Amino acid sequence: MRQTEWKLVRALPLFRNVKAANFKKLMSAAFLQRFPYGVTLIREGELPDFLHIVVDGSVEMYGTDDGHETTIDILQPVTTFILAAVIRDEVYLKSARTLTPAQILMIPATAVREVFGRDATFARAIVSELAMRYRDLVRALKDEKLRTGAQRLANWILRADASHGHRHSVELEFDKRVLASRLGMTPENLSRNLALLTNYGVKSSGRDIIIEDASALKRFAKPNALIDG
Amino acid sequence: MRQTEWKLVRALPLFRNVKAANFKKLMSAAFLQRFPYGVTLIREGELPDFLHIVVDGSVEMYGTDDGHETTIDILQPVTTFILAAVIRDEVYLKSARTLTPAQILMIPATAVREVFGRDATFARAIVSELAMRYRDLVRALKDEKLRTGAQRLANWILRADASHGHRHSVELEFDKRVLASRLGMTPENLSRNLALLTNYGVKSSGRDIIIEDASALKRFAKPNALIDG
DNA sequence: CTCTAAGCTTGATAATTATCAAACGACGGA
DNA sequence: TCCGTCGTTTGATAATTATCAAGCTTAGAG
Repeated sequence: MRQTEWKLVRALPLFRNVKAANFKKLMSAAFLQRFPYGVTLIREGELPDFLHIVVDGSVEMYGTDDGHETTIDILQPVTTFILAAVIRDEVYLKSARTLTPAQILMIPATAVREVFGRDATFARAIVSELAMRYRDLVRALKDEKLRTGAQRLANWILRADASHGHRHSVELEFDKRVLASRLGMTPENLSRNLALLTNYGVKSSGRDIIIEDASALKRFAKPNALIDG
Repeated sequence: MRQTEWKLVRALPLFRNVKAANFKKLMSAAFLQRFPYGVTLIREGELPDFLHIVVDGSVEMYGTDDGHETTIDILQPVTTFILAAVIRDEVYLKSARTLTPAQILMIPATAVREVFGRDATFARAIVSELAMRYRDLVRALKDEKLRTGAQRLANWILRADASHGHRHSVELEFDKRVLASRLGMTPENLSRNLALLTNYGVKSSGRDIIIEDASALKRFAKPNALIDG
């Protein structure tokens, strides 16, 4: 593992304040692996062996039922995933696959559990991380149950733009059908909803989305701090 | 606080293995309070002062947006709630109100955080509890995004029946409109979906739901271990 | 015992979303 | 440069869900 990646991981809230010896212990047991586009990293129903961390590239978490599939989250660097399954040592509820070529750091679940027991700072960081993820899911569920598709899209655009520094322009890093699934709609309806948002100052072409009238978009989206936080 | 409630709380996975001194510390700072039906216990957007535990009665967790409201969970004894907000010391994302007269134990957030730092067993239990709640939410989100209303209802009936010991009969402990909101549908559609399930061996009258043909219901519901767990 | 209010059901209609089919367009390989 | 593939868009239609408006049922008040 190179210096750069080591530093990236070390800087994560999850590891930032862990004692050097314990961090070293975690890292010495870990693997950093490269995967091409479209590789399934984990499959729902299997038992966890490693805590995963997206170091580079992006990863889609998705769930299936009766032949249907839905995207639950899209992870960008640097983010851990399947923490809850590792902690409880229970089967994955979600699958994961790469949306781009990606680098994934994998820390053996046993090492995570061991350091958790020894290092109170790490334990606290794990709880904090999990609690944050829990809250993200509450927001996602409220988004899904309380809003129409067009509203979810409008708010997603506003959030994505905010996370990129309010440049009034968002570039998708994955296919539109993935965004559609993340937003709980079909690709066809994403297309129609994007067309609808033209009326509220949103232009899109290919993978670029441009906000030409942020206040009109906001009036339509009605963002809510307790959902879009 | 009476012996009975003390024992109930002590038996929770969250407290079961905590050292006696630390449990006492938590409890000595706690309040056990009775509330009538329909009382709002917490409001989304406010900051948490107490970890709450439903000791008796039932409690609805719900979220709102733009005048709409949706039930996120219905809690039965004995369950903690708003753990994630307490841990992160951030505003509630959900509101809570009693669905019946209820007894609620409230432990000051500061005490929870303090004992967490001192008692590794408690820390581990908190993480485990949070991870379980996280997984419950993943299931709820998959349920909502991957299934139709009728399927959600069918699977809900199967789960409720299973949690009452497979008697092929479920009694609602709250109004149907609450169940409708929990299932992400209007009361009108819950009514229609219940009527539809008549074709699959489900009879309902008032607050009683009877499963007359479990295998027919299962064929329709297609329960999934990774959603209905 | 009757009345009333609240919750539930039913019907009609509208909005939203999904599905199926076909056409379009951008990109990479021959 | 042309072709084929794949993702996207557009159109038509069906399914699902929400909304609005009555009626119905039932439990509690008087």
